Amino acid sequence: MKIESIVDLAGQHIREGIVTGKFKPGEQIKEEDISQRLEISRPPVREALKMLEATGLVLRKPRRGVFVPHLTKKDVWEIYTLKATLYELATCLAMDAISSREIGELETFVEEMEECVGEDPVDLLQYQDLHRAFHRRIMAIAGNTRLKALGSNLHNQVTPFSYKSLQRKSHLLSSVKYHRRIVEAVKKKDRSLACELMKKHVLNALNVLSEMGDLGPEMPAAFPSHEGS
Amino acid sequence: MKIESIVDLAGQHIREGIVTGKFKPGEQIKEEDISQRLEISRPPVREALKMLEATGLVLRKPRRGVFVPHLTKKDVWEIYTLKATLYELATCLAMDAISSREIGELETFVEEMEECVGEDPVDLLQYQDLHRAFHRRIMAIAGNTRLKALGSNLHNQVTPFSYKSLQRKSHLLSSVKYHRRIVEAVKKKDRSLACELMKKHVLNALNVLSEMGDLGPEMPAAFPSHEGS
DNA sequence: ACAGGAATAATCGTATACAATAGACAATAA
DNA sequence: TTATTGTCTATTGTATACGATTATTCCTGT
Repeated sequence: MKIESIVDLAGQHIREGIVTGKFKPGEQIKEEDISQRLEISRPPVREALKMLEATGLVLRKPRRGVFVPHLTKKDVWEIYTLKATLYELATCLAMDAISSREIGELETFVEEMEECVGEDPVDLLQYQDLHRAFHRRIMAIAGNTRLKALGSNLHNQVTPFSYKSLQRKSHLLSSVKYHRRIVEAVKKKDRSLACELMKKHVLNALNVLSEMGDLGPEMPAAFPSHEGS
Repeated sequence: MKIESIVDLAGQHIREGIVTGKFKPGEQIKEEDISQRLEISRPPVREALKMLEATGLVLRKPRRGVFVPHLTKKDVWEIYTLKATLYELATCLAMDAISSREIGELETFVEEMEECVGEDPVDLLQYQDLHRAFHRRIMAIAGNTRLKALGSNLHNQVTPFSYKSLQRKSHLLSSVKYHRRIVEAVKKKDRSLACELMKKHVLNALNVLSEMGDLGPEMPAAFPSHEGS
């Protein structure tokens, strides 16, 4: 991603901090800390935070500051539900436009994923990259820029959860299999199957997280979810 | 909507200006104009614009200013495609949670819509309000706050188009019928039918617009769509 | 008369400065 | 010892000011 203004720079910095887990849930993001670290002034930082707030990546408490949201079980459910539907839509749209060359690219991704999982120990960071690249490719083929942006946003919000779910070996293997089956369905031009598999793939991750019990509490006292827009 | 900070005030002001059509597509929104009109300073206006930019309601050209997007045919297609899918999802979710009392409320909305369309001349503004209330109600019942916010955003972006399509009498009547059929499906607990009808309802509006030829040009020279995120 | 360039005006981008609010801690009184 | 109140500090919210860039207009030269 290209950085034009220093607002984008600040936005990118904060976004990465949250997605990579350097900023932990519940943690306050102080404007002056960011501005000092990046050697810029506060206004650009404020604008970047306003942008991230609009996309749901940070939560603002009036006159208190902005915080990394402490996602409740319901928050995670909301995000994964949306993600499943939008990824399914992307698959449907992509099926109408995909070329044989692009199908080959997707299959290459899956092969790399299979290879990555075959290693011991498995490089989860590398797998995550491949996984993300696979879905980004489908989003690009779908040809709906807004859908792509929304999907990316949603994924950013649950990246730490996604990472956690992949730590369970059974789900990691299941994940690879899903992608293999999706590619096979795409190759066979079986549109409804591909869409269905994509949706199930996402919802499956949610189920795994639910079983692991690593979703936040039902309703944390310190950081209430969102009370309206 | 409750206004807490003056940033929200500015945001609400600009949003309404765009949705109601006071700010026309292609028009520049100058920071100083807004700040003078609202008797506030520029920074809060800038933050509000940054928020609206993140939600896609305004378009920023670096070092030029922010503009009301001049939606191309593809833009409208992207938004309606997303809207159809998200409204369909909302219907699915609502079917799992809806009470008989809420079904009654939805039916009341439809009756008011039917009554409104029966008048001569038809009060389109009133119909628009009823229409919006109907869908907001379903979104609320669905119980996914992020879905509701996204649906609201998308609708805001195409409100002028939606209004234009309703000016065609045949589509106005078709719109009412769709809502009646949706409510009937909900009453019968026919989930897949209700979802299918909702999706078709939205996509139907897109088709009507396409037939009317009132979608912007294919690719305007002055205001290119969006070139990346 | 037309085209190209320079200067000017207007608007965005960024920085600095000040005001207001909320939370924390301490002190005092019950 | 505990609860309540007042003060203090840290951080956000808002305003003013300056710099940079772009578009427009006017002037000059061909």
